[in-house]
Amino acid sequence: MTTKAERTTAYIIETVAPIFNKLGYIGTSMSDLTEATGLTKGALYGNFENKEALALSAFEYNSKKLLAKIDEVLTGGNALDKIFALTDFYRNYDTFTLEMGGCPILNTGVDAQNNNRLLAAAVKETLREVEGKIALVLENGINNNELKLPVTPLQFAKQLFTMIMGAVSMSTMTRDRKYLVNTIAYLDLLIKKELKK
Amino acid sequence: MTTKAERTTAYIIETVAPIFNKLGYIGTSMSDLTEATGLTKGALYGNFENKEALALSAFEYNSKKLLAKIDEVLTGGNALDKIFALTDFYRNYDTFTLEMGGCPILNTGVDAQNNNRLLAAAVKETLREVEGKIALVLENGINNNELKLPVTPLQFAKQLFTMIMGAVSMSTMTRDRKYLVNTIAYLDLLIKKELKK
DNA sequence: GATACAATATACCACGCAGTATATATATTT
DNA sequence: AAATATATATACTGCGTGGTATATTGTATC
Repeated sequence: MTTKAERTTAYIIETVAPIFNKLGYIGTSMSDLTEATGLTKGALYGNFENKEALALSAFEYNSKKLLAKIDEVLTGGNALDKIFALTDFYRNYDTFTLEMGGCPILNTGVDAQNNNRLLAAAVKETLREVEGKIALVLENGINNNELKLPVTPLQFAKQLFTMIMGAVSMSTMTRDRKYLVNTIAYLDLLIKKELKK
Repeated sequence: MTTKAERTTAYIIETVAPIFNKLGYIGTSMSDLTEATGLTKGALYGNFENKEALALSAFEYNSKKLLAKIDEVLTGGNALDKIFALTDFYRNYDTFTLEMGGCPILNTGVDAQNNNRLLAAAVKETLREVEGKIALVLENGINNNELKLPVTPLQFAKQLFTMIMGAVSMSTMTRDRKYLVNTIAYLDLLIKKELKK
């Protein structure tokens, strides 16, 4: 069974995560967080050492949620099915990230770049993991003779994810989801042409 | 001849622009700016109404610099030459944006998204202009029978720029310029295949 | 070179910030 | 249920924030 403190800590994290994601590390004040949680500073500082630790936990929470979803999406079917499931997921990425206040990778990655080293490093690590997951699917697809590849699995994974992130950033900045839809449509064609045996 | 105040205003903007770009709107404090400029608050508030006006001028300064460079790059040669000149420019975009403290579109676009409406709107407008410039080149290329297009000029421009911004955001977040190099290499191939008659 | 005006510096304001020490309330254990 | 340990609330600190009123300096014009 979970102790009271553990539940409070979890509650704080999930309440605070979208706020940090939206407002950024410096843009988020402790009073934003007490207001949102309905708790006092005493409670927050009782469960987290300081603002930075809170922000880091918040990012890790969103990051894990995203990585778990990607794992889920990349399950079932052959390698090509998985890749198409991934593009399908990103076609509606805006609705998926709505409750977390936007794409945590992009938001935190850009925000923390010049403001917080720990957060910036955490984002880098998350990016590495995402690329790794995609590359693994491709590598297995090669080994099982399910697809062909013009470059190494990791290289293709990086290239694919870069284009996806382009769509994410453009749709974020313009608040226009067409960038997601159109880019994914293009990527689906690309995948069919380049990977399908 | 320029008045003293005009020169001071210009000096403030160009000094302050990279700071806002790096640290973001909220992340930048007025004392950051007095320190960097060597001027006092009196001077800053004598030349700008408030922090927001300063930040807006700073973004416009970077934005205009970028747009002017894009105009320059898109000059000379036929339509295809121009497009290749553009990709060539973005291959070294990291060094171009170094002195302004990173990509102003991405940094300000993400930072201002949930923190400052004016800045967010200014970024949107800049994006529209960039896309327009690229689309115009393509349209002229079509009219002069210099290239073919699988979709409308604006649509291709948007698609192209989305992928470029993917490379920009990935190289920004990871501090790895390979994302720029590799994405541009891919785009050059794509352009050859899709646009060359 | 004195006068008038514009531009910058100084000193200050109220407020919000992250963080803390301590008191109070709530769980957990006995 | 009592005693103990844990978790949260309260009240506060020092400091940095954006912004301003006023004094001072610099710059032209006569």
